[in-house]
Amino acid sequence: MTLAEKAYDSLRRDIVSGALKPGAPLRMAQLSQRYDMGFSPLREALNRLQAERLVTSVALKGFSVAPLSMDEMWDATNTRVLIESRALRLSIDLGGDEWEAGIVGSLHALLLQAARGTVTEEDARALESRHHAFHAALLGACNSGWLLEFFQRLYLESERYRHPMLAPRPGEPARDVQAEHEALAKATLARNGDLACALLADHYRRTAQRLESLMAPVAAAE
Amino acid sequence: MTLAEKAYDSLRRDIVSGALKPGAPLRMAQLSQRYDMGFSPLREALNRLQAERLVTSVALKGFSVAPLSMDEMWDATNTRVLIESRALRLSIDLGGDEWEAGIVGSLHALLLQAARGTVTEEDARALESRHHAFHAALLGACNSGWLLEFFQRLYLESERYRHPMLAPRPGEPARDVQAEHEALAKATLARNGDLACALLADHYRRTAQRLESLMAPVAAAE
DNA sequence: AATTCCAAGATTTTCGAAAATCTTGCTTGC
DNA sequence: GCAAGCAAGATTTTCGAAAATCTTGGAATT
Repeated sequence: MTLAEKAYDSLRRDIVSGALKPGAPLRMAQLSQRYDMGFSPLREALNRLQAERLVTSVALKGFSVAPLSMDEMWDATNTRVLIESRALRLSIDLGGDEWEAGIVGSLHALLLQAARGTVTEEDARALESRHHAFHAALLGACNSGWLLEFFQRLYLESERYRHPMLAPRPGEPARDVQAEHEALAKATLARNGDLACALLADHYRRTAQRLESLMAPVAAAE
Repeated sequence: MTLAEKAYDSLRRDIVSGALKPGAPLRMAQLSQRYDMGFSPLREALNRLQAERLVTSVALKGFSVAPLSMDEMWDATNTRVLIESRALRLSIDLGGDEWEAGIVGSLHALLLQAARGTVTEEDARALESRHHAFHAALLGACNSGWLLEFFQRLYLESERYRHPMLAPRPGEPARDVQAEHEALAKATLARNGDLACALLADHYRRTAQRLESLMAPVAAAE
């Protein structure tokens, strides 16, 4: 693995996780020290991330972490529903045994990790990774590279918003996300496209709504 | 404008226009000579283009122009229809006077250039640029940064396929593309979402079909 | 007092060479 | 004769410094 790839992975993780805050300027000297490498691999990584809209840049003034906003979150959510609904219907039409096995398997892995609870940082990473794997498995048979690419882009983007929500606030009615995942898998495996897409849209819109109610006080406090 | 930006523009143009052939390896020494600059700005541009899927790269083995295929073209076409249909309906719902004016104006500019005919290389560039402006104007009021971003990505991708078709083959029944554009604009301005989307889908699928029949003999000959 | 101009410092961008890795073709051993 | 190993050359990747540009703060002018 080259240094530029390491830089890309590290920067991406730190931006998505919020360790580098939205809007924060990314100075070469600072990054060079933080990740212990020269300017070249960092600039390559930053250019890739810019193309993916995770960082912004102005010529001769450098890079910054791309800002977040509620408008953008709703835009990403709605576009996600459009893209993934299509991909899910295509998968339901085209998917074979292997696809079904992937869904069942990744759902099982996700439920195991969720039941285990999130105690360590490592747990959080595993849960996130299995959550991603499950949603990717649902769409895996759609046979469209472009839909999958856009799914990845939007998944990453929404992860930026989801991250601050990971710690559930006390006193809130706990939402059974895993039950939603199970229902979604069941409808999909039953090849019920309409129901599956409705559940998928609900799943994302509910997350967005909770995010909005969670972020509103934060934004007001700033 | 920095050298890296010049490199990005030049490389992108040369890839989209086919001057750099699909699959061709991109050697640093060769590019450095061709565009008269050092490695740094070239590598930055190549990394951006890689994120946009116009070039591929393998660690320590360098970059290549991303390959083309008929499967991928159909995938891009279908995904385009999905994205742009949604954006068009949103624009029809949300668009105001300024949006309408943009459509009428860009259509007029497109028709002027089309009537002028394509004699010089400059004409071809102008036609392409106005074609893009017209399609962008249609979607301009959708109020979704993500839909517009995906539109741009897919427009660029399809330009790669469209380019070899620009010279119309003699003996083929001439297709009146501009009439399609006019009908599309008319339905859109009449706020008839169903008709506009149907015309849009037809417009793209017809282009794809013509491309397929045009490319099939080329592919067979290789 | 407000504005413009300039210099010093900070920062980004680019280059050219060094380091690391891959490729090719030859040699060696079987 | 053939495969494995190795050396030489080609290529990519990375670094460190130089060049270009921006920012800041103060001095000079109106």
